Amino acid sequence: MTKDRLIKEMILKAWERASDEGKIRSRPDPDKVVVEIPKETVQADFATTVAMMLAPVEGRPPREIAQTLQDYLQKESRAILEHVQLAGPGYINLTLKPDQWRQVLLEVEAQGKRFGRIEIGKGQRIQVEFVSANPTGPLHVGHGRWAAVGNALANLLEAAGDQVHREYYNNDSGRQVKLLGLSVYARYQQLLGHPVPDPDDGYRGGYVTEMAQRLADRYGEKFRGRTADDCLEFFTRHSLEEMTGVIREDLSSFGIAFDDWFSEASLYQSGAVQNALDELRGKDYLYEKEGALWFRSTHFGDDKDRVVRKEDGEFTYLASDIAYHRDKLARGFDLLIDIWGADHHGYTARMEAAVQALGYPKTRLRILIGQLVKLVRNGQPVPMSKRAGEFVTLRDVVDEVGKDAALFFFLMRRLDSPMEFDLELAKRQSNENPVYYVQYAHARLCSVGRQAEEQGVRLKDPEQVRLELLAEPEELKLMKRLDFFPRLIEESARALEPHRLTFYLLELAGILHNYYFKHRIISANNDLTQARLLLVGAVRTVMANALEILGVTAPERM
RNA sequence: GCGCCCGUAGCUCAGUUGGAUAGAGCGUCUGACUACGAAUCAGAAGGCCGGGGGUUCAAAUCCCUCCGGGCGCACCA
Repeated sequence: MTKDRLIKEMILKAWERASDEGKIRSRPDPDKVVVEIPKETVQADFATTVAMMLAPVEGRPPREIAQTLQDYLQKESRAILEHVQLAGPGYINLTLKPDQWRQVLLEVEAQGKRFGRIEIGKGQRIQVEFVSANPTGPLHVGHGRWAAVGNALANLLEAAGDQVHREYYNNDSGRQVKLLGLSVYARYQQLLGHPVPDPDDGYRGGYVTEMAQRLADRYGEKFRGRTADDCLEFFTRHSLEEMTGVIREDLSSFGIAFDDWFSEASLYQSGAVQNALDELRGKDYLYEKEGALWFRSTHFGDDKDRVVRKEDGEFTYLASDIAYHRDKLARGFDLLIDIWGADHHGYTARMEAAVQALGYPKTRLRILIGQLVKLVRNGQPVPMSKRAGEFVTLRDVVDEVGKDAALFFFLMRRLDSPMEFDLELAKRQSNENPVYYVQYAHARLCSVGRQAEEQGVRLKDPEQVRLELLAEPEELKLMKRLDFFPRLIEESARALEPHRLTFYLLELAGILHNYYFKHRIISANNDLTQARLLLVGAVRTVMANALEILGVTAPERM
């Protein structure tokens, strides 16, 4: 149990006693007992605002209530609490005895890789869908953000005890894909000296030429001069397969893996699209107008109704997306999380409408909108357009600054904060990027471990270690942060905000470096050495655990 | 014009879901290696939390309004 929970229970108990004895009228209410960690300028481990919350109900000044609670707390919990103080408008500040904090070292030691994981058994089944880029070109930098965040979020939810399924929705159907095939087809003909104009709005990136060249190398003039009608399907299928492979590889070298790659085309083949529309029609959420088929999304709060089948008989993207989400919902997940770029946020209302139209509560789907990545080079904006072929790929960035640095960079910002990615800065900073600050701390501790081994220090059974020797302020600070880790997991998971872990890591690394600089870990005093090795070993474990959630490696040397 | 997001130190960003005197990194200035890794540490300077109203014991945080920026507003995806 983390210490803040312990504190909360103590407060509730004190409240109950006070209430039993008529000193406080209202009965204990866990929701009113907020335990927070005060700012560093406040000399206390925890603070609670319960007295201020109670003041209006009790009709008494908050300090008076705080005084009452303080009396009971001091009476009941003398063994655990160093002191209880009143402050400001009605805070109750609590400080634990140091040996309370030292317990966390034994917990980390015992739980190892599992420390921080919450096993309170909420165990929801959650599906996270992210990246899901069109297979019409390599991933660009912006996709890197969704990849990093989606992956870290999935890991985080797993650490919080949920069962997570990661999925990539491959839009391998529809107009854009055909356009890709047409672009490659045209380029192929051009390469073989047969002038075919590029399609309007076609894809023009260098990768289009490369794909065409490879086809020319492999199939020679087999398709030269043939009409698009005749062989477009071949070009489309081929470039689709190749691009999908490239994307998989880009993600894989970025350290991102999915449990499933879901094909949009398969929804048409299996009849799932038709079935989904039939269901909506049966519920009277579809109607025909002006030759098109419309989804009555306004019924669920959307601005206007949306077309699912166009006048020309083709289905829109929404049709297959409804079928896709219907499939996901039918798989029985407790929660679906979609991570989308801000350029798609206008789409959320109709998707939420679809979920409801299919008979599920709106809350079953949670769409996280990520603000776009603005790419700059030396402060100058870099245009990113897939069709113009003028963009920096995720692969370029990963090759340039490294996977860990790129991941960490993407995870240093809140998802809804617009983000500027300066390529020159990322390159130049590659050696002073914050990620190295954290990794260095980890590597340093590994080095200490090696050093201890070389010097023949034999580690005792943790239960035998004299923890009371850990009394330096920096040591207590470290232990307090370690104790916080499970709570961090819980709060970050609940808020769906993995970026909090990066800030935690930076803070923990900072305290560690400071400690390391001030105090020797291995010394002539064997008892002290044992205690300190246990401490830094725990720090190392927690760092590794947090880094693993982020998908960043925890190197033993660098 | 309408909708969503953002506006916090020179720059890039946090801010424990409404709490105490608002924080960090980079950059700038000053210092610390004959010891476990200096990819490190210590100190200094730097703020009308975009402006204005409101809600209450308490607002960077919630509501309204204006200003500025991003993204949407397709029978594209």
